[in-house]
Amino acid sequence: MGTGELKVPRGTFDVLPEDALKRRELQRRTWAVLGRGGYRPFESPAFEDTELFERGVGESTDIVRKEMFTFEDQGGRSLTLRPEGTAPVCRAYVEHGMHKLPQPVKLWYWGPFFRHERAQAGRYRQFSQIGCEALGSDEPSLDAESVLLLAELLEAAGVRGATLKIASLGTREGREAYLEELRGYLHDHEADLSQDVRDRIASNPLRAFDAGHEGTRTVMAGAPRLLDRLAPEDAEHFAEVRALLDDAGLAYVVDPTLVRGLDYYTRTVFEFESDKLGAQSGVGGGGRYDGLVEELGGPRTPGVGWAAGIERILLASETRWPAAPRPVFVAIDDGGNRREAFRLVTLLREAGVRSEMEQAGRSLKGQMKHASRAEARAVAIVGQEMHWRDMDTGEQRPVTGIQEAVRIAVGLAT
RNA sequence: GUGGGCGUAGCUCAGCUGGUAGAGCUCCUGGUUGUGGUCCAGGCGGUCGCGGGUUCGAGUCCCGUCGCUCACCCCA
Repeated sequence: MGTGELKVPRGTFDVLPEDALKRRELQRRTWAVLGRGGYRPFESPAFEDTELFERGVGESTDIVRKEMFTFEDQGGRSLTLRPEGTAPVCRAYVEHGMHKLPQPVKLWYWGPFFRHERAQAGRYRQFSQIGCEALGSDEPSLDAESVLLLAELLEAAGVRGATLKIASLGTREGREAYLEELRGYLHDHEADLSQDVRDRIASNPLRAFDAGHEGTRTVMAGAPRLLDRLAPEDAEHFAEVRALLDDAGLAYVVDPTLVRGLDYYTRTVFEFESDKLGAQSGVGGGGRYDGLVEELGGPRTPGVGWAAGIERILLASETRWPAAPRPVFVAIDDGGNRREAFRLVTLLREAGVRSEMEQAGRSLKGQMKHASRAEARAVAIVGQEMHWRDMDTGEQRPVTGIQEAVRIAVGLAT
């Protein structure tokens, strides 16, 4: 179409000015909400050693098995475009010795992530996430805080009516006995299960809970529930988190079948869903990952956090995002001096006035039309004489020179 | 990786049973009020995704291919 064959790669997109402004505003609100919670900004590289994700995210996950953009650098090292942000944060926690800082360490990030999947509504190969992580404490209040901050962020972003689902997966050790029981149950009903679920009975039996497959669903309806088998400490922890959410007045549904697709989750898991997104209904979700830092070679360190999809937030948002500020326009009439007009624009900008001038060879009428479309508040007409025209009232007044023109414009802005 | 829908001007789309390309919006020019937002006139802009086939003739039929999109899967 148009000039040629070059297009953005599949599953990626350009952010045009209109959307860029919304993103900017969303980031501003994110900064405010998470900053109030004591979270500080953090950035990590767009790619990392492949091993970080293999070990952190888990070999049995779809992400590691088939969705990573992995490549070799010129030194033969295997690198991977980051598919998620929690493992990198944990890597940084260990690398920079953050366990020596006052705990918990609270960080948030914003940026691009990459997963090689077929794109569809709300799902891209390069997408953006806001993430929030708190490491170094297993206090239930940290779980509750994390959930509440995501709820507050969604609220601030104009995402209304999202439903919150929560569950607990117990600890890794505490979960083992249950997993054995579940594997036994799955083997007993193997004939009715989907191939995919059968393949993962050994590696990741929990996955069976969120299968769409008809037969699998009926089998799972009668399956033993992890929530009913939690170790006493885990059950207590979960009850405490729920109590805190109740106190905060945040509505949620306990969903025993909620299973997240990453291996590192322990205890609390949660997810916000919106019905405005099509099939990919999750706007954001996360949970606790008490074993991850240790898995990556650090000290035994608990952690909780979440990630939310920026594109999905914007899709689900009902906010009327603020419009771009109105500029002032400098038009040139017959007999006008271009250099004088340019100088006026320069001075206006120095004085803090957003201003533009004629730069496309338009007629005066064309310039006025353009200024009108650009929603200019006022137009300076530089001809034999100089005038300021108020574009809302149509009122037009002569100006003695550039200095006075700047003074008037500065006055308009306030 | 699998399946459905779709690919005509920058954007949104029309084009009936094949006859040789249209509208609205945008953009530019002119008129209507010297100098806009209404209205009118005109102009710029298209290898009809690409390749092959059927036909005197294909945007319109057939095959292939690429792309977009939605869904499965999975997740943000």
